[in-house]
Amino acid sequence: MNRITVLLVDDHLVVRSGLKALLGTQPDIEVVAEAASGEDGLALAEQHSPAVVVMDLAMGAGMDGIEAIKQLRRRNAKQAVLVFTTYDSDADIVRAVDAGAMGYLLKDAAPEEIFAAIRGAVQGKSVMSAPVASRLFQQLRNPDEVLTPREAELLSLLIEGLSNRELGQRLFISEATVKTHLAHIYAKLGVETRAAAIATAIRREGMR
Amino acid sequence: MNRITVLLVDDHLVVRSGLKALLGTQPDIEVVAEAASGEDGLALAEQHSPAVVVMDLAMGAGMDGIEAIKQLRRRNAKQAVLVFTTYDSDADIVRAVDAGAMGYLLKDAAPEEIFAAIRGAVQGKSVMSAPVASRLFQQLRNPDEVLTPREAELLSLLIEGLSNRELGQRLFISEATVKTHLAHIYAKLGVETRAAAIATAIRREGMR
DNA sequence: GGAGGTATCAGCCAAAAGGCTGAGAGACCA
DNA sequence: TGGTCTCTCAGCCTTTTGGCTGATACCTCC
Repeated sequence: MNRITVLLVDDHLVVRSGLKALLGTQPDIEVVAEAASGEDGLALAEQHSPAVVVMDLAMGAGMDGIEAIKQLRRRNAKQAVLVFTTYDSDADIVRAVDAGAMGYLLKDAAPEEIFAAIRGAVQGKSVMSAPVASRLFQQLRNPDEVLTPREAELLSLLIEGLSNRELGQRLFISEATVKTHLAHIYAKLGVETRAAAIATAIRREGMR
Repeated sequence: MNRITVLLVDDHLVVRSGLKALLGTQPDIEVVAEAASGEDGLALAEQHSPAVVVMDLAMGAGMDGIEAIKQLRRRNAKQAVLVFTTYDSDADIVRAVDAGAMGYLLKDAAPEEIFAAIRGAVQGKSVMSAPVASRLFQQLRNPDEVLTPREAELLSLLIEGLSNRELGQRLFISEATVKTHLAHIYAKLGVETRAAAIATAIRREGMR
């Protein structure tokens, strides 16, 4: 029986170490490489061609997880990417799925859940933690309130405290477009100002 | 030679698992128990009397790490507490030290740093990650950046997303006064806009 | 009793943000 | 092929915010 090869991408050594220890207990799963950054992750994915990439979203410096997933998808369609992160923010979920993630696990997930997600991923099954699933269901019930990927991306920069001009420069779009997106975001979040949007995003969306 | 007994308290299984794997490589350190919540941590600390408690601050539900540290100190337990967390927020650092923590490590710390912190802790030495130390030094060097009580009060309302007018109404002061306070807050936080102030307050000051 | 810190307020001006309407391009789908 | 969604952009106008300068009042501390 072929073992499932896995690449771990997480900037926290303890998390990589913990995942490795957990996955090491499973005879059919093998961690073939580890990376501490998105850049390293891409290089190692190319080098080892693992069946599954387990990826954190928040990486201290450099390329973040979402960008790394996009790059992976752009280069090679074979690897299934599992997001493995601390927060179940709506925006992150939307962006990760949009980027091409196969599953979305939270770091407090039970070991069996993690194993199942990895085994499912190689078979093309989407697996996600219960809180993540429930968020998605709620979004299905209220489709009007779902942020588009671009809006989510903008929101994630908004909560960094950037101005409209800075947002435009960062996303290579005009300030007018930024304002359009912001207006839509405000409507969906049910707020009127950017300050309230930031506050809401950080609390309700769990962003930070 | 006596081994240093350690209790792990972290709500993430992978982190506990990773720490255990890392610490297991050291002959003089032994993990004697693990807890996934502050409450369990207190109970296990009493039961096992470990030399060192490695504690996460953000625990999903129930008692958080700071409260658990306070409880431990209140029971005048002998254990040295090492904080082991993801964020180096000023407010968390101050609160943890105030609660009686012996050290403050970030989750991206190198293994040697973690080992050294545990060994130091049993000898009464304070050890902290470099970014944490630099934050503390910065606070000591720049007492000017400490918010006055009124400013802190205003900031706590600011991060709710209120406008200047609303802030004035809530605090029974004129909008002009609100603007004065805000200008001072921005200067102390090192930002230029309210959006950045909110973002900074929530991250660096740990407010929410 | 003066110095320094804190909290209060005013007015003026420039910049930023927000509300509104309209519109074109590309993707996707029935 | 036509409708819908998303992303993009523009112009116009009002409101809000931020920068600056200066002022009064209270408190504490030396």
